[in-house]
Amino acid sequence: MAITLKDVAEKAGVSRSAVSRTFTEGASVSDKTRRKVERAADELGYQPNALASSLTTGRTKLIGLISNNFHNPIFLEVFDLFTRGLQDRGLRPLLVNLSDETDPQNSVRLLRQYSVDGVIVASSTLSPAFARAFREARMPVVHSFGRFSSAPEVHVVGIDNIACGRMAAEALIARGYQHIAFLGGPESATSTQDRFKGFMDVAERHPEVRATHSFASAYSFDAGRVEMTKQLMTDRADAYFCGDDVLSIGALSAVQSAGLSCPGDVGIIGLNDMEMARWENIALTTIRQPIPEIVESSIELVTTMLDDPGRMPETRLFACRIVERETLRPIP
Amino acid sequence: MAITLKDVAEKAGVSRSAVSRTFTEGASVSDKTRRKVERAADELGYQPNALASSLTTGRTKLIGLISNNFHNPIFLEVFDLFTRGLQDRGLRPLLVNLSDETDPQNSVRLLRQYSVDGVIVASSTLSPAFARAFREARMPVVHSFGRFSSAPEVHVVGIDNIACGRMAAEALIARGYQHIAFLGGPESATSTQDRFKGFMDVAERHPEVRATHSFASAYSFDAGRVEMTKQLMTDRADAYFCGDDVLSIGALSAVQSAGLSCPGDVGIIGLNDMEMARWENIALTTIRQPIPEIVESSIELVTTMLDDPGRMPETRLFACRIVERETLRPIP
DNA sequence: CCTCGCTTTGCAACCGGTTGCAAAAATCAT
DNA sequence: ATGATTTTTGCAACCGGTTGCAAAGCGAGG
Repeated sequence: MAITLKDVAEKAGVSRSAVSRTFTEGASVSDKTRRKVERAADELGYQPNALASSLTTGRTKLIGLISNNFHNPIFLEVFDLFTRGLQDRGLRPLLVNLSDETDPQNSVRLLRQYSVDGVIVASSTLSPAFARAFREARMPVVHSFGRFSSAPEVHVVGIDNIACGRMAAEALIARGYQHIAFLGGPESATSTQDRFKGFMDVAERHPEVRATHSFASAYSFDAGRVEMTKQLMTDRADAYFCGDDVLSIGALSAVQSAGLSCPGDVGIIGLNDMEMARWENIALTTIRQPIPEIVESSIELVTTMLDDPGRMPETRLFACRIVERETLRPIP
Repeated sequence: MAITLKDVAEKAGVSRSAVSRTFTEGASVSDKTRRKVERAADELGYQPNALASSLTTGRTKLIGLISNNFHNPIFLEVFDLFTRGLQDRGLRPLLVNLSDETDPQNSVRLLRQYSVDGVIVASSTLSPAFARAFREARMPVVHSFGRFSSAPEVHVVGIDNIACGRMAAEALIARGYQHIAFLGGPESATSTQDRFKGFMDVAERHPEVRATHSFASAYSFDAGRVEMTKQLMTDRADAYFCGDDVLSIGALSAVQSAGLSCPGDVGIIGLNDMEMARWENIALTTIRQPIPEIVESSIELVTTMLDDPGRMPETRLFACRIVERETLRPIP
């Protein structure tokens, strides 16, 4: 059915190798045969079969892009950046949705069957066991938005969540809040654990402020709203550092529903700076995570690993900064 | 490096064909050799190479999932459903981001190189030329969220946008609004054109109400906010049917910023019913598009086409319904 | 024990490409 | 024009599987 090398070779009156070579970068073909081949290929509408060539070259240019974050709007941005970035380098993302998968081995099997050249694990909530499993299967792997470690087992690109926790606490204290609180995501998420740690580190150094904490059941609007409602009815703090932006918006909604105002009665600072955070009817003060840089660096890292699979695991962290909007009162 | 058929065959003491057959559904192998092979395969950690087998079988189980909607939160839901649905059927989505691509032929080339078994075009804004190009290249293709046509050139699964436009106009009129308006997405989008048509059809049958219209520059928050701000300063209507939910939220934000209330001063109805629409601080009245059904049906359609490529193009439309929230006043 | 019919097995060709190698052709220096 | 060099070309083997075909193996029936 489809046009193959052979068809083109016959039409152009050359050998199959000649055709192959005109389509391979840096192979030795004379201009004359190249032209003959190109004409024949054009006329027949020939497209080389990337999968067949992968058999001998050992390269598929397929990159497994695996994630379980299909409910956090920030990840649409992440997917957009990843797919474009990969495409720009001639790589194709094979998307794997791990939302209800618990066994890393299944994903390893799947991606091995398709001989992906590399794997990007894009998730802040997925267990490190996944990235590790790929590494053990000898596939180049980068864990984007993963947990920082000084002795990393796999390549990790992301932010320093402990530092973010510190930054948030400092921001609240600098604004003169007396009772500050951490309203985290699920306690099992490493990102929550780290942000919590950083937050409390700073709080402890400031005995004059009171610091409390609680955890929402998920990084979601509903969980944020539920947890903040609970807070408002019991021991309301002056300002909250919420697990992430969606959680923050849920919390904000609870504050408004309770007839309170933000930042008048309650201050809120989020983390991520997703597009929605700057929408005027939300205007969330938040810690900006430099998503484009993280994605770009992840792609760059995975591509260099294609050539140097043995490369020592490294951690690349990007600085975050506070984006001032309207859910925190100004610094006095 | 990797374990191949041959390795397993040698270890099990059988021919390569025997190994191949134990891994092929419905092939003839005795229990005895099957057991031998399975044991050897297990010990070596063998995984059949799906790409190599695709060479002879002509099936890759790869489905091109192509879209340009990487900024509308509803599409995160769409990607979630598509990837899970495909995975559940043993198919792998090869994601293609068409955000800055204008030539369908490039995508056709790309997906041909990877011999995808089928293509799903998931976009409400992409020109029909894309889906058509795939069909002309003899690939099974389904255009999800595409435009309805009574004589379709390709398979289309989606909603009847004209009917939605009618439904919106009727809803506004039933609620007693005297001056109703259509605030569409970009005029070039087929979805906008159709919704506009339906809206105006109904308006014309009601000479007692005044109907005006305008178009935002994109299906985005900012475009909605800009266009609504313009409206408020010139010829403000009593209620608006906005192009989609993000546009509606932008419009809502403009109304609030202008010190007006919704639905008190201005009514708004959106379209899509994305997750955010039900968030309590948004509470958007909107027309619900049955995304899960559309996705499911699209996948079902593309899989049946794998077996019957010549199947006549058909259009599958799903009914929409109004979800009553708080941006439209109640029916008197 | 032999024959018949069915199942299982291995051989070898093939899928659509790539590539090392040696022969052929082109280029260069003399 | 000649020989030495360099470039281009085709052959054939290979990548990791699948599959048609014929031979081998098997159990049943006579």
